[in-house]
Amino acid sequence: MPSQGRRERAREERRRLIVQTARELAEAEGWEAVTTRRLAEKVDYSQPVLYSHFPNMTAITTAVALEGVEELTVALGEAEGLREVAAAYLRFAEEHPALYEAMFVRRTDLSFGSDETPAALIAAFGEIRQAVEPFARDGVDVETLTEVFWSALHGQATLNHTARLRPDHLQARADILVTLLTT
Amino acid sequence: MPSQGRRERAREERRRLIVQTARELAEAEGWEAVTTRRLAEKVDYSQPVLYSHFPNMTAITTAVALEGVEELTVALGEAEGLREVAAAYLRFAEEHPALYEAMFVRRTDLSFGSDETPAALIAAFGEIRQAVEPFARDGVDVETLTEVFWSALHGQATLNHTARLRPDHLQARADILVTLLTT
DNA sequence: ACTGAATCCTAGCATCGCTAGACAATCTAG
DNA sequence: CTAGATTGTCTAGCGATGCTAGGATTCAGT
Repeated sequence: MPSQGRRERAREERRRLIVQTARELAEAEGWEAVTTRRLAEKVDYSQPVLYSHFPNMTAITTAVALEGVEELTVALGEAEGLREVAAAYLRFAEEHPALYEAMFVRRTDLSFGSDETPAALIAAFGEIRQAVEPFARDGVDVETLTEVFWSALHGQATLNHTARLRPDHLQARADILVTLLTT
Repeated sequence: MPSQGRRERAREERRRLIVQTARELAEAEGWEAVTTRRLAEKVDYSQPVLYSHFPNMTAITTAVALEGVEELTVALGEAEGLREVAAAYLRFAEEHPALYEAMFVRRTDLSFGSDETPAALIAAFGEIRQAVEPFARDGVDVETLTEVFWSALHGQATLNHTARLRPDHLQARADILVTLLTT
């Protein structure tokens, strides 16, 4: 069945088109602009086509989020040491605000604590953990310390983005956080 | 004009009724359940009445958020020392998730960095700052350090709530954060 | 060429935030 | 005490939203 393969390939490609378009639309105009109608119009199909690929709208944002997690993992992997990891994390959140929002702020179908947690998500956490490990003191669990560090980064990322912290001092905040852990 | 006062009082009371009902509805069923229709039905008025008190729906959530900030300030004020402040903050977020979401996650009309920043918001930040101050090292700006600490708390609060961190270890994470600052 | 399956669209449902316009209640002035 | 103006409130409706049913169209295998 040669056409079987072609069909599946076409489906796969169209799925990617949908996800990518959703992402672009979100980064250009925010997630509230990503509606089924606008998205369908942009990919030049009707709305029901979206539903032949995804069960609902949030599944689309979940797909976008997953893409983001993979890219974040790469970005963190290229960073050396805790300071660079922190910088890379915050830079990623700042450069891709809509993506970051899908990953860690909006409600998605991404499972975090369970067996179905995507490998990409575990990998990203592993990158942070690796950077944190050398600074684990005495009897402190590395896993927990990593959660603390990640939470602190996440807090800065979200509060920065929603204009709840002073825009300057952005770098200073990152520095202080790293210093707290490393000294 | 005696009736003038009575009318205003009635208006004021109804406004409070709207805000309180919105808050209850949000805490009971989440903010997505707080629609103009459901809210109007609950307060036993028609939708346009809401708009005679608030310009739009987000203004209602802003009013709820402001209430929350005031209550948070009280809760933090009763806490002594950094450890208790952290505990009080995280407890507040956990016990009033919808309220917390309105305050620091959802988009509202609350202004954070400007001259129109509500006094309650400044007061809440001041409570945290007061607890952080004794632990400001060397040349570190207290204001910035407070932002770092608040961000870290906020990160834990939100990631806890959205089930992105291990539910046990909740206390351990708070402890580690405080220890990082105080040693 | 024919049949069955896969694909896609039009049209529509219930619900959303928000508003215009009509009606009723209340207050002010003579 | 009544006439007119003001205020309060509702019904009805607009343009959107996410999502789905049903029929038309295209394609695959025989």
